Amino acid sequence: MISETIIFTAMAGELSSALDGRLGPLLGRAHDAHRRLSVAALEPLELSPKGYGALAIVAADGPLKQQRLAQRQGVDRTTAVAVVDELERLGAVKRQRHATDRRAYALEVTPRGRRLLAAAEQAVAEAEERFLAPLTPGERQTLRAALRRLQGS
Amino acid sequence: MISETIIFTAMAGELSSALDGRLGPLLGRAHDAHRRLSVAALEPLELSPKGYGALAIVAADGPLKQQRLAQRQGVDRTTAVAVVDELERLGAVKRQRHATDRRAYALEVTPRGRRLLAAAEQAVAEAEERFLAPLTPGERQTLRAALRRLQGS
DNA sequence: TATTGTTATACTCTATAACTATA
DNA sequence: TATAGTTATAGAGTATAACAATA
Repeated sequence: MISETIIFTAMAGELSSALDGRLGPLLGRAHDAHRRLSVAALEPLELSPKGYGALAIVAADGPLKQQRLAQRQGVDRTTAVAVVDELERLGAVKRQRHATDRRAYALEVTPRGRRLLAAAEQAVAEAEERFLAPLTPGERQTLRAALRRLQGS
Repeated sequence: MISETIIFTAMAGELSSALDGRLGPLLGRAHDAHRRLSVAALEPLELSPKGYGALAIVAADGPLKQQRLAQRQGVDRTTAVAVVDELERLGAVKRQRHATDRRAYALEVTPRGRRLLAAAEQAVAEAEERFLAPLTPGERQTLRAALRRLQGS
């Protein structure tokens, strides 16, 4: 169990203040901290962060080819193999055959996958709540908005 | 040379909208994009992002032991070896012997290191300007403030 | 015995290359 | 010839374990 106060580093007090204002370390530490909390939150569900993302995509966009999933997640198609393996092992998605192309799959979320996704959403939301605790609702919104605008959406 | 419009992914249009609102991917992509720009900006100076950070720490906090540097950068002491190697090769820091502990170094920035640091600051600032282009000055400030508050400073 | 710097090693993550079966 | 999925392999990045020198 990780203490609430040690989200960002093992001992934040040791870190140099020389990097405090720099955007790179700020983004990196924030991402790492969020990732650690997400990994811990998803672990009881035997779901990796990448598996969680892939499940959300299949649930939203499926049925779709495995290669399409990889593109939409921004990873290589070889990386998608292990991710879909993970989801299939959990019974969250099915590798059904594509209707007209026998080389491809038609990935589909299962009812169990939908339940798992809902549980994962909740677990991550709770972890995110702790992550965002230092910010007011307004600040959280502006943070999200800024990050979204940085990627042009 | 990387096109200005392809900062975030090779083809952002391919990415699923299912992950758009999620904080994990937002932070991850922002960090990756910033990192890519920083790497490109520092490359002409033969400086890695990690070397850049270490140089800034030595310049601000030095002289200090190699292990202290590692702690203040948040990396293992074995990782610091290669980073200091890089800075020493560039003539940016000197591995002087510690006055009272002959096991340890007293890392110090050189005049050349200070000039390199200044050049690196400027190069990264220019890259950051492109990174932050979609945001107004006010939004940039609130983004920085939010990220800083997330790490408790 | 503990600590500093170092090296060798292993582990994680991800991509590239090569294979197969289809198209 | 090209593409979908797979496997084997390699590379980057970083940590753990073990070592010599020193405390």
